Amino acid sequence: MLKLSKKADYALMALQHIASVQPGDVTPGRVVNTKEIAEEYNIPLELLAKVLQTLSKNGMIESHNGPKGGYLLARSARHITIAQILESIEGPLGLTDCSHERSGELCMQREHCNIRTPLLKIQDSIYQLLNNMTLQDMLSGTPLITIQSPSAEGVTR
Amino acid sequence: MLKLSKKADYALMALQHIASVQPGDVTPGRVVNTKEIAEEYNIPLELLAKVLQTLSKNGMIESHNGPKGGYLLARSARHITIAQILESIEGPLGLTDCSHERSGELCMQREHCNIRTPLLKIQDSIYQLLNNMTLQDMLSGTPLITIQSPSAEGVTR
DNA sequence: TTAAGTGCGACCGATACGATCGGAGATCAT
DNA sequence: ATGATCTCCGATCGTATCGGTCGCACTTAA
Repeated sequence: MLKLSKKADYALMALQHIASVQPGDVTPGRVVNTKEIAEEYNIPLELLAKVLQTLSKNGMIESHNGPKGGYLLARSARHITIAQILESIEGPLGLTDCSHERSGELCMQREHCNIRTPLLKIQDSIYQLLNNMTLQDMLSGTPLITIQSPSAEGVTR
Repeated sequence: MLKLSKKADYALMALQHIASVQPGDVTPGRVVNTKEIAEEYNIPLELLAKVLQTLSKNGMIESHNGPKGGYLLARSARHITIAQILESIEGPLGLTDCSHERSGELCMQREHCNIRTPLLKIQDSIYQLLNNMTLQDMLSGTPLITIQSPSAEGVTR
């Protein structure tokens, strides 16, 4: 439950690896190719290639063709959030279908839906969580994210 | 992405509905049967039945057989957390496979895995979020959950 | 020109989800 | 007490999404 897909896993691993060889924020660093990452982390080569392609298409990384080609971060690691990465691979993230329903399609339960509002709040909280954490935070290993729930105070659980 | 299953949706709706007809914490209230919930929220009857069965098996609700039978909350709404509900329907919740890996099965990437630690921290945060919110909070409509990320301070995003 | 590398599309197989059907047990009315 | 009705309960089936694979075209440095 709430498990993120293998492709998302691979995307995070790959980006973390690419970021780790980018010394500074501005320094171009060396490019890293698909094969290198696949062998390092035991990821199926072809699948990882697909993942990197979509990441490139969504502006997370830049691709360089030909020999000595490969990928490098499109922008600084501290400006790439976990939420952006996940949304690049899979669609927009949301607990419910109705969170991003376009006009015309509305769920059968919409009329008397009693969980829409609370779920949207939870969803926002999770999104904030993922959008406040960057690739840089994953590198430095000090995410240090805390959650405070006022409704928890004074209640015995 | 991160979307919870239809069964989980139905479980939340049903529990919210059952809780809404339980006046007090101790008052038994009236029992509510599957058909009533299914018609109210346009949920396929048979599928909802399955959901309620598993909820009953996991101690979330109590079942009463026969005519005038139905379901009622097994314990007070303020002692049923969203996390408990979701875990009853789908397995234990976790972003990664490795978060609850039993001995013997370990992922190929475990050796050089670079995202395990940060992901586990995110996972814990989400779990706290879901485990601090109760059915009662969904009823009263005042979840009021806030998230504070220290790493966000002083960084321009 | 050639080899190494990315980019891109179509294609399978498996897992799990949504949905359905028939049966067992309990309770109320007669 | 007995039947009929209403409810819960377990097993089963189709399908869609995801993980994974294959092949070829395009680009670029040597």
